[in-house]
Amino acid sequence: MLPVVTPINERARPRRRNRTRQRQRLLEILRSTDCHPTAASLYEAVRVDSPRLSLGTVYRNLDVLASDGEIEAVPCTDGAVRYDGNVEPHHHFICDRCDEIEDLELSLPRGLAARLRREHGLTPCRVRIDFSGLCRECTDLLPNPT
Amino acid sequence: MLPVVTPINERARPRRRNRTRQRQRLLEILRSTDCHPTAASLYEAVRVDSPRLSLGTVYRNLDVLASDGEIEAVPCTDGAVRYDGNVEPHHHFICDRCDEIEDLELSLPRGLAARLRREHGLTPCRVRIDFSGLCRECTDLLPNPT
DNA sequence: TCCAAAAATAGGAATAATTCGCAAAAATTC
DNA sequence: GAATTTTTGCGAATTATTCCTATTTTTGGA
Ligand SMILES: [Mn+2]
Ligand SMILES: [Mn+2]
Ligand SMILES: [Zn+2]
Ligand SMILES: [Zn+2]
Repeated sequence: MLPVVTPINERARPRRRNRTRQRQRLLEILRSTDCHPTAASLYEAVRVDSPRLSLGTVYRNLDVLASDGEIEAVPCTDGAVRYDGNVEPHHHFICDRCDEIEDLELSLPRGLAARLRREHGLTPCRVRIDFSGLCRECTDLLPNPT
Repeated sequence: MLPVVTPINERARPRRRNRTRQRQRLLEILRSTDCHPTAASLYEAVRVDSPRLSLGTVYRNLDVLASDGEIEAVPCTDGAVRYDGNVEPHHHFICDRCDEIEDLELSLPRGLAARLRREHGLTPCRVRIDFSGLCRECTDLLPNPT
């Protein structure tokens, strides 16, 4: 049974949020790259300096950061979840071959949200456009571009 | 190590493809609804008539149907994978509260694919636009539309 | 600076979704 | 209908993620 009203992305929060080295490091890494790492690769990255880090903490903190709007979870076509330190509205190109995710600065389809509300009774709060196909590198690998 | 060229969605196929009751039933169900069921719910649905069906067979056949282009896998924001019997190009509205998926017949952003190729060197073969927010039903449940 | 309360952690167990391996069954071709 | 190939059911294995809990860390106030 679904709750009558579930404010989006809002789980029961603790009164305050402590500053922990683990959480800060994750955010730092995510902000310093334009890659879209997985939980596992973030785990590896942080463990170089802090080998005591546990994987559960990574998942917990990624959830926390995401519900605080500090990062964004990007569910990929192959079922994997990747994380994005760039919370500015933008879209993605996901390569079908190497699964790399590339940020796209593209203007949103104009007026689509308004049309959705007017014509469909839908209240969109986010639009995610994923283009998939072959990235530049993978395109170049193809022997015979038919 | 990635293979140099991986034709998209093409795995090693058997020489021929047999017609099996299990596979046909799955396709039948997916074509007869505009819902986007999960593997588990398809399993339940088929098992009403064929209790011997195994879950592995469901997953195997969904993969087969998807690589044959008969159905489409829809990875959702919550990490779940849903399946779509409608392979005509269309987009989705995914409700943040009830996770229902609604088909959207919306014209594609014009010229975006061409721009991607020209300006970014990307070769898109598919564009997926997921709108998320609240569906009509869930919008109506909100007590105070602020 | 020390304390008490709350929040977060490590580590491990538990879950859930999906995949794999294989002998038996079903489908197809001849 | 026999031979060949595909597919199935079943259970085990894998993977990603979540849950549990005792311990540690953080924090705001005395
Ligand atoms: Mn991004
Ligand atoms: Mn659909
Ligand atoms: Zn690529
Ligand atoms: Zn809804």
